[in-house]
Amino acid sequence: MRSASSANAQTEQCLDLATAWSKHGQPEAEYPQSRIAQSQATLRAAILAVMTAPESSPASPSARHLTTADIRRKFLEFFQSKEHLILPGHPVVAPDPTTMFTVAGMQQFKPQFMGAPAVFNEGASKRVTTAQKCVRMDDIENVGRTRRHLSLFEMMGNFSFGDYFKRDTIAWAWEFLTSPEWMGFEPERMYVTIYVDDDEAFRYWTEDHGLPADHIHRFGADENFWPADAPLKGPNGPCGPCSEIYYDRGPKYGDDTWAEYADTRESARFLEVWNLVFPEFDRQGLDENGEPILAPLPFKNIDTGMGLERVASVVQDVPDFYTNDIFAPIIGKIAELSGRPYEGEQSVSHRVIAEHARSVSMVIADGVALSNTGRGYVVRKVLRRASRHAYLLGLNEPSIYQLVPLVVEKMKDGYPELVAEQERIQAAIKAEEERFLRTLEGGIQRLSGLLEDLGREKVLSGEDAFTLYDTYGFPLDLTQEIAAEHGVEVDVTGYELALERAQETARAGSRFGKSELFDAGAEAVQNLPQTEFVGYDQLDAEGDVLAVLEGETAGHKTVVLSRTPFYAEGGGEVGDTGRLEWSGGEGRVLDTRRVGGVFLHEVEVLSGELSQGQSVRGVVGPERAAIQRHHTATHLLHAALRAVLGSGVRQAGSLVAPGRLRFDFTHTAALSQEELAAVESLVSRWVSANFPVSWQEMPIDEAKAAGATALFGEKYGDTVRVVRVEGDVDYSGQAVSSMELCGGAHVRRTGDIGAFVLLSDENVAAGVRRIEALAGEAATAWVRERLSASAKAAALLNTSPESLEDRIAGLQGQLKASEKEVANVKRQLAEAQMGGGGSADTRELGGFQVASLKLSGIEGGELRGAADRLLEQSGADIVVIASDKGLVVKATKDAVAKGAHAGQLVGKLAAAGGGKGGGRPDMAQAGITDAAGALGALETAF
RNA sequence: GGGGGCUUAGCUCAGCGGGAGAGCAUCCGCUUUGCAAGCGGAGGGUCAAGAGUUCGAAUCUCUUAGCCUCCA
Repeated sequence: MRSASSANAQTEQCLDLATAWSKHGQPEAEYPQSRIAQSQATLRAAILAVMTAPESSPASPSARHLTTADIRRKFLEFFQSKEHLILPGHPVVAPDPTTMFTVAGMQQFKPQFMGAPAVFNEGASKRVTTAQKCVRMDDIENVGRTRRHLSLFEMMGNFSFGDYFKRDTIAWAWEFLTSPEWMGFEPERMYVTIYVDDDEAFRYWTEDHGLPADHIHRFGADENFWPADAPLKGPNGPCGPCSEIYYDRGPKYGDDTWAEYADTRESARFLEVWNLVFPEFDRQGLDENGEPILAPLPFKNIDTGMGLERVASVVQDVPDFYTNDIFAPIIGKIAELSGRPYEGEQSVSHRVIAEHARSVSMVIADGVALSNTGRGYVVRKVLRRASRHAYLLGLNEPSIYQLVPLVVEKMKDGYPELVAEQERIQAAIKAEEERFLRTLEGGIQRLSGLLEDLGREKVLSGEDAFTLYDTYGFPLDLTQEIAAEHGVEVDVTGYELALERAQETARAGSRFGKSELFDAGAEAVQNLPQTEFVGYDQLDAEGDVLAVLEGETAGHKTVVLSRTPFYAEGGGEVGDTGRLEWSGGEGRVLDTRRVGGVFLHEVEVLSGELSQGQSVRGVVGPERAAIQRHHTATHLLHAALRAVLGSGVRQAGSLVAPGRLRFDFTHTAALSQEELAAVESLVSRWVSANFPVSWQEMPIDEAKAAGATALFGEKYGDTVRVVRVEGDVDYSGQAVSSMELCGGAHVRRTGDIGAFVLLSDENVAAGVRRIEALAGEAATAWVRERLSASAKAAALLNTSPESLEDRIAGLQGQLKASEKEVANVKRQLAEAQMGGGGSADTRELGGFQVASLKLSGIEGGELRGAADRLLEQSGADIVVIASDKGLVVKATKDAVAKGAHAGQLVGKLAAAGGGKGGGRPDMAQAGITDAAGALGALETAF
């Protein structure tokens, strides 16, 4: 618990660096116009400087011509020269479930900060350095509107796991920033903040580096402590002071002074570029006087974060991130595509599009698929915000995807994986842009309908505006803009009320749905030892009963054994079933689940008693063999999909059961028949080649280094099991190479799978497809069933299965022709009975000429047709046609005008004819059973 | 996980208890030596699937599926 919460606080601390300018609740000022003109000029100068790159520019530090990529590289090189191990940053998909995305440089090192050995794929080292892409998408409304909110930013970090401490990290930060060999910042422009009583840091800054005392400011625990306010408020655990480094960008960025900054903590001139955190205490609560107890930590860590974009803006002397070497060209491209220059109010849109295009590309590259839920939804929202701004710039065709090559070009130095993913990123963004533009179009149509209905009212209700947003995805600001064009205002207060209400119901709704049923059992099981699982090799094993609990359904028991051959549900594979035997009794195992490392067997006791301490024999049932076939088949399917569709395929979930397998994976388009056939035959070939399947346990780092496929968002322990299928098919050259982290049960050789058949490919979410398939007996049984079904169908139609298609098409044609003919015949029958209208009985009733006619064997539609013809032929005002199935009354327009009402008439007649009915004044019908009775009531009905 | 909406002709959609429609597209005539031509006509539908309510359901209710959308 302690580790998670303090880690979380750490995370927030790092985020604060990125948003320091707004952390005190003061929203940042909107973009000042004068600064934009200035920034354009500076932008050109910066780009020019980058391109011509003189060895040393007189007006600036020697580092001024560095690109962002240069700075990133130099940072890593610098710390490598200080004996740090360069590690790759973690994907933006968070390494732990406490956050949705990776939000801090240290996040992947939480285990090391908690004492785990500092051993990585790249080697063992207590000093590491990384470039970490961090994603923060929960507060995107400010991105583009302010100087330096970004939804994706890069944290350069150097970390010590119980190695060097405060003095070294201060010295290195100073050297990297001020040495002309590295960043070359002028020392007289450097300022730092320290924790109020951190005299040690003060000494290092002043004595080691000659920083004047008036360039150092002391802040309290709210500002210069990690986690913020930890001494008084907790949490307990590792904590410590921190020191932030600022750079004075000079009076052209504002007239404020450092003293003013210390007071208001708001400044455009003084830019925080680096935060050094010194966790040196173990908080152990408060003493009797309410003072915090801060014991020294046995080993001290260092955790730092240098904001790459911030340092780059200092180095390049640009007023904000958007004029740096990464964003400037992207913004230029947006101006080019839209034909709208980067100036004035609309420049917000350029910034939003550029920033979001970069962050969304990076996130998609790390395997996040745009979707309607969770992480995928957050990314989609960000992309839609960009799309909306593109629309505001007059881009009403997909265009953001065209920025991707630029993003890749600018970022690939630090993140080479982008290159291989470029096409996939573009496809995903383009598809989403198309969808959004369709949504906008529909919304515009709907909105203009609403505006028309408004008439002379000048306010569109908040309800309507909210429905547009909530149901049709049409954003409020566009609603306002279009309404304004019609001189209509939008009731924003009403909109916000409706939004709040909707959020409330969504929250309330999602609170349920957790299975609380099982929690009681989980507690009882918590203190039991881990179950020894032997089921990979043995299907029959002895164990002792450690606990017997009430089962999930009445009469069943939940049994915990010391040792078991039963596999517990996990990794998509269902739990094992089978038998338990003991002296004096036996039971059926219906399901096996696990809580942590404790296996729970759901048992139906057939005879005898089960009690704690008893020795029992577990025998796994025959379903296991079928499960193993399906599980290995799933791995082959995964490999085949990647072979046929490309490496864009990533597993997104799976189910392995004795009777079938289901595999979800990321892919944007439906699979063609050819692709399905290719995948199926590839798997079949690998099956018949009878490759060996092997598995072994190894440290997770080793497995990842070997290239084993791990699942996104899945948590693995230190030791993992790797299942491998490798081999080459002699006659086709189609090699299989499958290596997955997997705890499931598998067959020994691929040949054991037997048969393999793909059943279906369907869409489960945007960008995710699902394949169902069968292996072994389930597959052959399915094929047999299909064959016999088509044989039976063919027999019914007196044809062969091969010509079923033609035969059915032929019959359909015949059926349609027959239906038409029947309709014709019925019409003729009605006409014959009408005898050209002559057989109708016409009389005057209630001032109308009323023609009535009794037909037999005619119903519904034909009665109406007959009534039409009778109305024409007889020249009557009202016609009544009845059969023993129905009744139709029609009246001419004139008759209706004079007060005739077919609907009322039919009600009375139907009642007399044993039925009910109704209709319009000019036409009405009823279902009746007695035609004579209905017609007999004609006189009295008027 | 929860809320809202949609599904009708090849396409875009209207209709929302009482005869399945429009525009575009297709085909056939006529007119016209021309740019999205004009006029007349025809073909094309399991109104997503299933159950229910009703004398009667595209229309109301429920279930299911697919899609869109907002939220967690």
